[in-house]
Amino acid sequence: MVELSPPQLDTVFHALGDATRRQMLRHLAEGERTVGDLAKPFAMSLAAASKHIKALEAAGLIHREVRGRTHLCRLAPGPLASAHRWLGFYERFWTERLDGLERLLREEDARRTRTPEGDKR
Amino acid sequence: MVELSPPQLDTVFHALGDATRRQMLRHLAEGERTVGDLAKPFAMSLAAASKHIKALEAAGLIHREVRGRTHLCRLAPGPLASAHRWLGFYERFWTERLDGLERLLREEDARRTRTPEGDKR
DNA sequence: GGCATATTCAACTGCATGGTTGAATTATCC
DNA sequence: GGATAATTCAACCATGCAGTTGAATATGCC
Repeated sequence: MVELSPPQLDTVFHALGDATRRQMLRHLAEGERTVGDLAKPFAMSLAAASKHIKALEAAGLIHREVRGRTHLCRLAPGPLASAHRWLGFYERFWTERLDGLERLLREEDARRTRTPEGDKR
Repeated sequence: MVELSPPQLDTVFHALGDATRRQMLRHLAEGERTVGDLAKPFAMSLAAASKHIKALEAAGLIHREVRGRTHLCRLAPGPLASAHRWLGFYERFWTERLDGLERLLREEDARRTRTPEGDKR
């Protein structure tokens, strides 16, 4: 919901830049999971998985509720929404592809002339 | 457009996990830029900026065209679109927030019963 | 209390990353 | 050809990260 600051975006995108952590998010999308549950699918120590979970938590991507001796994790969609909206800024570049800007650039390419809309240098 | 493999998503999200590189993408959204143009706003050596640009290039986020002794960079929106769609999978979690699943989870929280839809463990 | 379970902490290792500087490369200009 | 400009390369350094193992901390169970 809220606009994330650059350092927050750093940690969110960094957390997403690891297949293990993305897989954990997928599992959490099916429902809440304990640390042990999240670690099970991976061929790594529990301590290593715990670190991944802490990375997700630090990024605000999951919340943890300590229930007795188990820690229950669930998805926290806010930062995902922010990252999604951050990428949405560039949506015009792939929706206008091949009819708008992109074609202009390619034509410019062919002509080998100087930069057309890159005037704001 | 195309679905990115996990290693590709790794490099894309990793590239996005740095404020300098995200800023470079913002500049490229305004039009094509040379390596020197992209480096100018930052208080770092050209060599360092060059490495950032190579990271963006490796992730497929930009394309480079060597024109004489200058290298012209432009945005390549494909991987951004893929990352956007990857995040889109979780959209239901922030759109259904506070009326659907999220409320169920919170109610479950209050009742302190065992996991409701987390049956696929 | 005593034992097993769930999770983290601490210390260590190997490797990647982001930065530096100085030299090398390639192209343009005169 | 020689000087200048744009960019990369190579070597190096500090830091951070992902993984390990072994000990520590709680909690639950009998």
